[in-house]
Amino acid sequence: MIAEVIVDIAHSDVDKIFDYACDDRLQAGTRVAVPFGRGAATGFVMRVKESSDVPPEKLKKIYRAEEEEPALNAECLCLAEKIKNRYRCPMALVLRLFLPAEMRTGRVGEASRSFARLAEGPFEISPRAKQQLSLVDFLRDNREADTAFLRNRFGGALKALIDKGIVLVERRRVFRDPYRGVAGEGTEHTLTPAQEGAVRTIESTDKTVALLHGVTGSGKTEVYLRLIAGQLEKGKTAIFLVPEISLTPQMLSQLRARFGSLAAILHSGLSAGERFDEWRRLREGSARIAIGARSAVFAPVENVGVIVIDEEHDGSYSSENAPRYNTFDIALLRANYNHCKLVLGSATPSVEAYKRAMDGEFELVRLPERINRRPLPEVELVDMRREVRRGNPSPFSVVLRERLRSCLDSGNQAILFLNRRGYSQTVLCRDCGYVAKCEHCDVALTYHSEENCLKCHYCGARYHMLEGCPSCGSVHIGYVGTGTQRVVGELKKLYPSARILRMDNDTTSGKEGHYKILKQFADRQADILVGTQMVAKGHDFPSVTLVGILDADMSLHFPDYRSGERTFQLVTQVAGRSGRAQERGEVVLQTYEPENSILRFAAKYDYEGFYEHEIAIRAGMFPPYAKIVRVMVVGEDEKEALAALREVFGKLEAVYAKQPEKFLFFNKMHSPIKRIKEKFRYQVLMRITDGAPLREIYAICSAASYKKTIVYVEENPSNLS
DNA sequence: CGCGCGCTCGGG
DNA sequence: CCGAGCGCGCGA
Repeated sequence: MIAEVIVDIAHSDVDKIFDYACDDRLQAGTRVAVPFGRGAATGFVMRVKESSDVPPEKLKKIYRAEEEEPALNAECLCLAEKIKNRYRCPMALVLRLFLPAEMRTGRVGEASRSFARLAEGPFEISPRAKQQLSLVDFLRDNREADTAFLRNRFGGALKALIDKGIVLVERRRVFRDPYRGVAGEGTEHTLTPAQEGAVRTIESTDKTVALLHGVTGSGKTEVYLRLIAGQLEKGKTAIFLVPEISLTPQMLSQLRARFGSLAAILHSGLSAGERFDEWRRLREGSARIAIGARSAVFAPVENVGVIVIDEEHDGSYSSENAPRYNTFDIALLRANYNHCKLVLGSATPSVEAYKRAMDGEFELVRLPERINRRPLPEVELVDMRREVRRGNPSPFSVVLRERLRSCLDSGNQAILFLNRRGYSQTVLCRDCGYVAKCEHCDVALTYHSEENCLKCHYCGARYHMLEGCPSCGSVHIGYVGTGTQRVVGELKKLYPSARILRMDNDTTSGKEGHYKILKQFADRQADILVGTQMVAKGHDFPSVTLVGILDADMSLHFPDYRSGERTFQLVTQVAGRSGRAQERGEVVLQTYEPENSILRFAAKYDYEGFYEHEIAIRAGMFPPYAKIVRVMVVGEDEKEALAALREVFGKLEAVYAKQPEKFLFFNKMHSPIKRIKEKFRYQVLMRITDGAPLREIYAICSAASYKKTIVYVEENPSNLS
């Protein structure tokens, strides 16, 4: 027999089928070791066939299969073809998506442990050997136990009993379980009539995709869990995707408590061994729910009954390295393959998803009310221009200060949101206007008061704080734009007895960094939490009754077609942190532009109003009406990068020239940030309509190969820096 | 004339 | 990706 093999080398030069001789037991999807060039390589069997066009003297034999059962099933192979066809990247890169990284590197294998059990009696033990007697009793009660545990508990008695043949030991393969011993707290809730209705609608619609639009606190999660449980009962499997940041220990242990070992968790916080074993449990079918961030959309489950994408609008669903897939696209492929439902959930759906629902392509399901009909917190828009006119230069308006005072006095907690870390956005010379910039990037530096230094937020470089202006020698150095550190400083002055926690990239180092701060705040070890957008995500703090959004304009004026959408989402999400328990929450929204429509819609929780406003702005120009395609050309060597840009642009121009009517915009330019981490950045920016030759654009960029310059394509990029 | 490096090509 | 093969440039 002949195996068609893709070697696991991510390069377009070897991105083709190589035929090898194999025995007839080899199945498609198996990883194999093969002779390649003058050495060996691992590869994937894509297909097994009878004969080959390759001359027999060239044909070599596969060394061996890496596993008994194919690592990739039929669905994976089918999906891989489609993904490759869409993104035009090397097949090896696509196939890697379906495997845990540790499987490829081979650094992790199966784990095994020794288990002890009693031999068939009868046997005699001296009544004086107390430890041995109690060990035997223990094994009578438990049938078997881990030898490490027994040794720990009964000491030398174990060895003595093994030597006498009373206890038998057997070594067995085990799964490393990241959530072993999780306490059950995931009680099943009875659904409200609204939730029941949502479940029924989603289950009965003939549309593949359902968009569940539910306000914060409306109980979307319970709807997902019910849908998943329904499919499990039918013997099917499920995929539950959440944004990376939502994979908190509480959330995971809740799911684990609810579904037990049927749930497998795939995420970066696990050890290599744990991740590998969770993957294997899914592959073997002993686990049937895959839970994880975007990469879990590739989970090795078969016979999928439902796929859920929670917080559908979240930016983390787009991959940042090749292939730059969009999780929704992959999930839709899988839903079609498995003839199952794909459920998107959000309190603030992306404009794109909502339009598809409005157009009737997706089933729209609403949960317009919070559970128990608890009202959403009232949002007060505060005009910061008036504060300035009144002579208040602080980051807090008078209203916010009053609210904070009464919130603290009544023993409640507050969250202040500001999307900028550090002390001040930048430092500048008040006399000549000099701004400190990074040596490696084309960006201004941010002042950090704790370390008294300047940091680059793009490459992480640190610089000494300016003593004076390097340009004119003036000593009048000014701080422009408030960051979280400054907010904490000001708060300490205003409320000396309040306990304040800060949560931003600087305080959340390490894997559990986020979680630790959130837990401290939840345990009421602090009164005020100051943070960047990471405070926005769905944490439930019952004692929080006040949320302050210090500078809503910041994200509003981000130069990007999605700034309005993102601002609406951010404000809604942060506001949703307030008043989750008995007391009604309040939100103070500070802005220099209180008449701004986006903020007004956000303040009223008027998603539909926001949507109508936004879709009108985008009509004919931006997504979802047109697609923005950005080809990035990034390289350290400015000359080479420019040459690459010219070459790629030339090829793209030829594509453009064939059908100019499909392109609304087409031009090459500097990236808004010309240089990051020593690398020069150029781009070809396009706005294209349906039917534009996107595949060709991908093909041109994948074929581009330079020494030190990379070329890649972004579709509707979330950040245009 | 010899070899070193850079480019191109093949790998089944 | 990685190694093999080959061409041309330079030095004694």
